[in-house]
Amino acid sequence: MKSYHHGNLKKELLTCALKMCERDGYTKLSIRSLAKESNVSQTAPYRHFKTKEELYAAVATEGFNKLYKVMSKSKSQDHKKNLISSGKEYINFGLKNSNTYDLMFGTAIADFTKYPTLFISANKLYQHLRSEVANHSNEKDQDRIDEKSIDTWAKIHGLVGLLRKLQAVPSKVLKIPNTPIVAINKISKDLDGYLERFIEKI
Amino acid sequence: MKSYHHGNLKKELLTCALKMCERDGYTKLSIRSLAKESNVSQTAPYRHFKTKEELYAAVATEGFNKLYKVMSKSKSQDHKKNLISSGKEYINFGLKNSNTYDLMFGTAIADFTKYPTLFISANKLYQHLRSEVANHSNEKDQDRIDEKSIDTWAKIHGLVGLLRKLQAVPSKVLKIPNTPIVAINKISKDLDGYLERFIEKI
DNA sequence: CTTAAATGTGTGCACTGTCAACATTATAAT
DNA sequence: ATTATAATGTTGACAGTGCACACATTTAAG
Repeated sequence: MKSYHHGNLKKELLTCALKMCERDGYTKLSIRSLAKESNVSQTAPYRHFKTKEELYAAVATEGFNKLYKVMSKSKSQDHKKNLISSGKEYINFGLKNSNTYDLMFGTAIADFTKYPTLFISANKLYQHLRSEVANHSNEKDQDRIDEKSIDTWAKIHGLVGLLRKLQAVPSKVLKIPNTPIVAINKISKDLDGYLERFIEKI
Repeated sequence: MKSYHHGNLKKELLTCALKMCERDGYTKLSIRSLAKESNVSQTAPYRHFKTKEELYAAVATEGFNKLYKVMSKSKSQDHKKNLISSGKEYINFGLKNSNTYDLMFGTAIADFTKYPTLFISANKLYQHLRSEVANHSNEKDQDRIDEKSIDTWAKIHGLVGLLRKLQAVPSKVLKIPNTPIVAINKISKDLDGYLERFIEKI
């Protein structure tokens, strides 16, 4: 027997939204379908998320937290190992949670500073990346560390985007010569080697 | 007096779509609003674009062609100059035509090999980038050239994404220390210097 | 114990993508 | 030239969307 008031609807909506986002993509994640899947009336979610963008922001925040978690797993003394592990986890996350990843780094949320918790989660992730980059490189200059960190982030983010394109493409396309797809495929097949070279150039 | 048959509706729809995409963002670009703005009935566009994704693909194709054009402007003997010029043009395009850029590199078009003209345009752009990278570096190994090209692309693409985040943010956020935003802002203020260092590391 | 705030439902509006039925015109075959 | 056919246009409908509003029920504060 369900009571009029749910009790913990917000949390349930959020976990449901995360699930739906990954299952169908964030463009298919609608407030109404979310309500339906959570067995509440179609406008109930509005009591917890004022707009759809706010829902997006909540899902993205959860994504940043998850990503932070897997990226801070490796706590070796070997800084290089840590950085490589983080890189792998980042790529893995981007490929496995690609729809959430879109929300986190795409343009669905125009200005993420409007959502303080999201902003904080994203910053925390950056701080982590930055400290790993600082530890690995022997750089002391703070501006240079920032630049290297952004560099690293930009590059791996771009790589994830390209790897996802590769995933989306039918395999026969790989036979067409001189396309970026085959180039990305080569990298994909030797991702470890690529990451080694990547790290060295930081 | 307008006749029943428009005569050149497809082209007009496309240019109109490009305009609307840049003005309002691709998420706001609807087939119906496009029809209205082009003064035809709401389903007329369906005679030329079977689905919305096909419309997206057409806009994206136009984007790749435009980007190719500006990136192949510089034809100096100095290969480094060419590459830097291309980089600047790329960034500029990404920032000025950001909504079209989303369509070109985002996930709105899941598998772009479904649209041959789009695929070809994207490949042409890659070929251009690749030849510039090959000319600049003294690399002969084809696989290495591919890797460097993808590297370069990934990095500059990632950078564009971050610079756009910077654009979207209210300026007071720049005063919060230790955020990626301030790091990106530093790069943004010395983009020329950054690009110099960028190129050297290719 | 009353009253306000929080959280739920139902209804309605303007918009969307897409489809089917129909109208008009251009083009190709006879 | 006439006619069949394909191309291209319009109208109307359906289900789904974000969101605003009025209303119901429950919880919490005074």
